[in-house]
This record gives sequence, structure tokens and C-alpha cells, in this order.
Amino acid sequence: MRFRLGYVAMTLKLVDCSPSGTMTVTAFKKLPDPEAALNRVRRIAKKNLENTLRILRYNLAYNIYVYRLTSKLVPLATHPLIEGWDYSGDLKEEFLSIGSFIKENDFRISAHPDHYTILNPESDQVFNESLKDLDYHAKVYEAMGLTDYRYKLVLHIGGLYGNKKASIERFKRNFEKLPERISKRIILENDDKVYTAADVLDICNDLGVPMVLDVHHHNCNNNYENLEELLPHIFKTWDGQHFNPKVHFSSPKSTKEFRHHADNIELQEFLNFLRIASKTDRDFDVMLEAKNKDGALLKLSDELKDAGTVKSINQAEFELKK
DNA sequence: ACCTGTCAAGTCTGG
DNA sequence: CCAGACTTGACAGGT
Repeated sequence: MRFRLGYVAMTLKLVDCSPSGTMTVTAFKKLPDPEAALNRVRRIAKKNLENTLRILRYNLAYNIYVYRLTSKLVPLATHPLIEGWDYSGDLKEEFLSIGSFIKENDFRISAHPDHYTILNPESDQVFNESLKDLDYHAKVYEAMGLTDYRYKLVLHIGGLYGNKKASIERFKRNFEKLPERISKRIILENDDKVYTAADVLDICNDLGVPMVLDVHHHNCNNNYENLEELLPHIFKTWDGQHFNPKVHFSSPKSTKEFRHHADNIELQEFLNFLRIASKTDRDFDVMLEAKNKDGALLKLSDELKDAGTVKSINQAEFELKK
């Protein structure tokens, strides 16, 4: 049984390599000439794309094949200020070279629209804004030539609005309204406050959508659910998908700030999870969500090699001994 | 060069 | 009904 490690958006190893350069609305409006402001956005977006390719090259060198794109590649992408700008046509070459590199090397790439993107709100306006953001994410994949639906978008269920059952029903109804180019990419994750792993598993089974288990969120919000029992069912939602099941993993910052992410991954907690996961007898990928990003990955990797319970294939891939 | 307040966005709680 | 927390990295303004 094998597993791979990945990290989110940003490497600490490369100098001056942010893929998330931004321009604020205030800064945009402050420039007297809208054309000049748009030029600035274009320059930042181009830089973000170039840096993303640099990061992917670095990942290849380190055998890191699991990576999450930042949602901020194109600043203000869904804002009316840049409405009408064809960023995917304008930066076609940059997008396509990223996509080709991803396909050539068979990277597992994902993206995670931020927590303002919600499918079950009570207001139509919030739903429509969320749709715009999902459309942007799908456009980014399409501009990269990643038209295969194996490249996913991770979402949470959303708000509670005082009634979990009704909010879940609204989620499902709204999900069915999505165009295929979006819905086929969506995978759902349990959150740290409202929707537990069992809640999300039910929704995923009803909709036929893969589920990402976030182990840390489960530790924050679990309603006494047993992970060992749930895990085989969670992994089963990935049957028929191109990639193996995916898990998010992070360690709590402290007892007091339990929900916050720590700088690195606690080895013992990780080994505990591996023990449970090994019983499913399936290969899987782990997205590490730590402040130290790829630094945390390389550190955990070293510690796993020393721990002896797993065999290292390379920096980011391991085989579990039975 | 460094420090701090601010930033597009939504939800929830407490006053 | 409104202000502030939540949470995040990066920008922008001030020193």
C-alpha cells in the first residue's frame, strides 16, 4: 500500500516565487487610467503563472506530484472591474505551458475555492457570486488544457443557517443546478465546525461525488464518529475515479488554538492515521496543510524514513509495511 | 528595511 | 441591527 504527499500553493524553497501576487480593488481604483490598471493586473497574473511553472519544476525535482494551485492566479478575476478582459486568451501560452507540464509529468493538481464560495446560501446573490468563482476555477483548468475532470475543485458544504437538514437539502438541490464542467470536478470536504465526515459522506453518496477526508477537521468536529469505521466508505466514493482517494492532514497549532494549523506535521499523529488507513488496503494521497508548506513535507518525509514503519520510495512517496 | 493596518468576498455570535 | 471574530497572506502606507 502506497501513499504520496503533497502541499498547498507556495514553496518556501524558491526565492521570489509567489504564485499569489494580488492587486486590491483600492489600488486598482487609485490608478487614474483603467487601461494602466488592467495592464498591472495582467503583469501580476503573468508573473503568477510563471511562478506556478517554476514551482511545478521544483516539485518534479523533489518527486512531489501532489500540489494545490492557488486560487489567486488571476487577481480580481471575478470582480466587475476587470469584466470583459479575456485573461485565458491573453495569457494563453502561460496557461498552456503549465497544463502541458502537468500532463507530461502526471501531476495530481487540485484547487480549493476559498470559504466565500458557498453552494447552499439562502440568498440567490451569494449563490450567483459563488457560481462566478467556480466558473473562474473551471476556466483556469480549461485554459491550461486540463479538460479532463480528474482535476478537481474542493468545496465545503457551507453554512448551517440554523437548520442542518434544510441546508443539506438546499446544497443538494443547488448542486444539481451546476453545469457539468463544474459539477464533475467538485469533491466535498468535512469542515471543522458544522458538517462532519459522516454528514459529508452521506451527501457524497447521494450525489455520486468523491469525498476528501480532512483528518484535522474531523478531530475538531466529529460528533463521536469513528474514523476507522468511516474511512473504507469514504475511500469507496473514489471508485471509478482516475486518482486515488485524497486526505487532508494538518496538526493543531496548540491546545488553546486547536483549529489553527501548526507549522509542521506531528509525526505521531500522522503514524496514528497511517495505522487506520492501512486497514483499508488502498493507495491514497495526502495533502499536507501546514504553515511551513513544502518545508513541513520534507521534514515529515525525513522523519518517516527514520520511523521505520514505512519504506521510502522518494521524498514524497512511501510504501507501508504490512 | 521594517512594522502595522487593511483588504473583494460570507456566516455566526454577542451585545 | 450592528460590530467583531473568524482566517490568510500579501499589499500599502508610515516610520
